[in-house]
Amino acid sequence: MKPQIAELLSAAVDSLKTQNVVPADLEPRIQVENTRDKAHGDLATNLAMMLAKPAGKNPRELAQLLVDALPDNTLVEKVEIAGPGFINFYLSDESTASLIKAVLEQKAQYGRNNDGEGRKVQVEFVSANPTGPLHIGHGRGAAVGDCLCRLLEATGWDVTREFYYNDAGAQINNLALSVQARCKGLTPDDAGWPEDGYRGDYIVELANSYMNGDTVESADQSFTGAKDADDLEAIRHFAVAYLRREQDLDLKAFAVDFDVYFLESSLYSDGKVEDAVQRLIANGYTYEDGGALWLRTTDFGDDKDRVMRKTDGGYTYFVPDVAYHLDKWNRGFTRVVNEQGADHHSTITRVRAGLQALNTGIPKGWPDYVLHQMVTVMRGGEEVKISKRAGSYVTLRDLIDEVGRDATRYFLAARKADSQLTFDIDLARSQSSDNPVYYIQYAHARVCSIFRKLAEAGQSWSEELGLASLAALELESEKELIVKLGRYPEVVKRSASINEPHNIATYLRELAGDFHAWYNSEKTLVEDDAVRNARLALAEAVRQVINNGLDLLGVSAPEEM
RNA sequence: GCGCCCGUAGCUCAAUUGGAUAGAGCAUCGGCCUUCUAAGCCGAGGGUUGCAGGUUCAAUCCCUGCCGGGUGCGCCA
Repeated sequence: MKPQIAELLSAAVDSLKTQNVVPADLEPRIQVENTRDKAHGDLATNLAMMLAKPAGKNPRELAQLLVDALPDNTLVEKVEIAGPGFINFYLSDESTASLIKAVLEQKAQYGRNNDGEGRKVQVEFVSANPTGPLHIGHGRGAAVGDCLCRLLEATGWDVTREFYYNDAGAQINNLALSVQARCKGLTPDDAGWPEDGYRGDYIVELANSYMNGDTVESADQSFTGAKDADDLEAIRHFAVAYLRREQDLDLKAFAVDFDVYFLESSLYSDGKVEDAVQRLIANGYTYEDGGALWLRTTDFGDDKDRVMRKTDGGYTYFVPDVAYHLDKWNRGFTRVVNEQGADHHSTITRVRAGLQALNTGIPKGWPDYVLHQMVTVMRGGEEVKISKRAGSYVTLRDLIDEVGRDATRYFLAARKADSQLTFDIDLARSQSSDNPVYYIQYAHARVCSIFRKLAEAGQSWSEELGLASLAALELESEKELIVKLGRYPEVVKRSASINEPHNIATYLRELAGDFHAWYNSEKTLVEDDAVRNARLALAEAVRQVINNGLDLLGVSAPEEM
C-alpha cells in the first residue's frame, strides 16, 4: 500500500512543480510511514515538512497544496493535515479489502518479493571449529543466520548456507592430544595431561569410540577409529569427524542445514592461500620486518599493520581468511553475510583490508557482517554456566532438550543481534501466555480450531463468499487487524535488506496479540452468512500470515495445542 | 590507554533506517469461562530513553564530551 500512496504524492509534487510552488529541480525522497496512533489514520507522510524550506512556505500551507494536488483515486477514503504538517491517509474499504484478498490469493507467497532478483548470496554462520559440542553462542548464530537465510530466500535471493571450520590448527592439535591422553587412560588431574587440554566428558566418549573402532559419518566427514592410542594423526582425523558428526546432529535437531562445509585446510591444499599471498606481494602492500612478512593493512583503515607470515614460516589466521573470502568473491557472491560472535569483530577490518589490497574490484564494505553479542542463560533466577558433557559451557543441545526446538529458535532469533541476550529457561519452558512462542502458535491453532468447529457444525465456508462479504467487517478491531496483515510484506522486505531477522518475531507477537483480542471480543461462527464468511476470511488470512512468519523463523505452526 | 557494541518501565526487550502522546510481555493490583481452546481477554499503576551539550520544524535514533556494562586489542583462531 505504501508504494501506491507514494505514487500519488509524487504526482502531487510534479503538479506543484509545474505551478512553480516547489523548485522544479527538487527530487524529494518521498517517505510514507505507518502511523503508530490510529487517530493519525493508516498511513502518513512528512513530505510537506521536508519541502517547506525549499518551497519557502509553512508546512501546513504546503500540505494543503499537496492534498489539493493529489490525483483522484479509490485507495484513500479521507486525507487530513495534522500536527506540524503531517498528511494522514485513511484507507478506503476497497483498499483494506484488497489487502485481505492478497493474503488469501497468494497464500504461502504472501509477503515474499523478488528484491534479490535471483542473485547469489552466501551466508556464513556457526563456523564452529570441531573441538566440542556447539555452545549457546553457536546456537544464537545458528538461529539468527538461518532466519536470515530464510528471509533472503523469501526476498528472491539464491542463498548458499556455508559453514567454515579449521580442521588443522593448534586447537585441533590440542584436541587430538586430549583424546590421546584419554585413550591412554589419563585424566585431567594426572601428570601427563596436555596443557590446556579439553577436559569435557565428551572427550572420554570420543576416546572410547576411537578405541572401539567405530565409524563416524557427518555431512562432510567419515572416518573409522584406528584403535591405536599412539597414532596421533589417526586420532586427529577421527576426532574431527566425530565432533563434526556431533555438531551435525545438534544442527539437525535445530533444523539448520548447510549447503557447503568449507575446510580451512583446503585453502592450503588447493594453493589458494599461496595465491592470495603472491597477489598481495605483487601489489606491493607487503614488507619484511624482523623475519616476518607484514601486510600494510594501515593503508586500508586498520590501526596497525598485521603479520602475514610468521618467523616460523606459517601464516597467521587472517591470511587464509582473506584467501577464503577471495574464493567467495570468485564464486560469484556479490553479497556475502558473515554471521559471527562479536568477540571476533576485530577480524572485519583485517579481512576487508586484505581484500582491498588484492586489487580485484571487491567493494570496500564487502562482505557484510552480522555480529551477535553474548548469551547469558538463567534458570531459577541464577546464571547457568556449565553443562555436564562439555564441562565449561552451556551447549545448544542442553537447551533444545530442555525447552524444545521452537522455543529455543524463537528466543535466540527474537532479539536484535547486537544486544546482549538473557535466555530465561524457565520462561522458555513455560506453556503459558508468559511464553511468546506459545502465544503466537496458539493464535494459529485457534484459527484452525474455528475451522474444525465449522465443519463439525456442518457449515461451510468458501474463499469466494468470504471475499465477496468483506464489507461486513465493519469493526475497528477488524480494520486494525487487516491493516496489520497489510504491513507484513514491508516487515519482510526491510528485515531482509538490513539483515535483521528479529523484526519478524516482533511483528508476529503483535499480530497474535491483535488477533487474540479480536477473537475474544467477537464470535466468528455467527448466524449471519455475510458476517460469518467475512470473519472466517479474516481469520484464515491471519492464520496464513502467522504461518508464513513462523516459517521464516523456522518455528512450527501447530494446528492443535 | 585505544577500537567496536550496548545503556529505554522493577525485570526481559521493541520502537518502521529523524516523526506526532516512547510501546509490548513478565512481575504487581482489579475484573472476565453456561458462548468458536482461559496456552486467552479487559482494565490500572509504572519513564527526565545513563548524564551534559550540539544539529534539526522535529532526536531513543545523527554529532561531541563524560559515566556505566560487555568485548577485542598475539608472529592464537
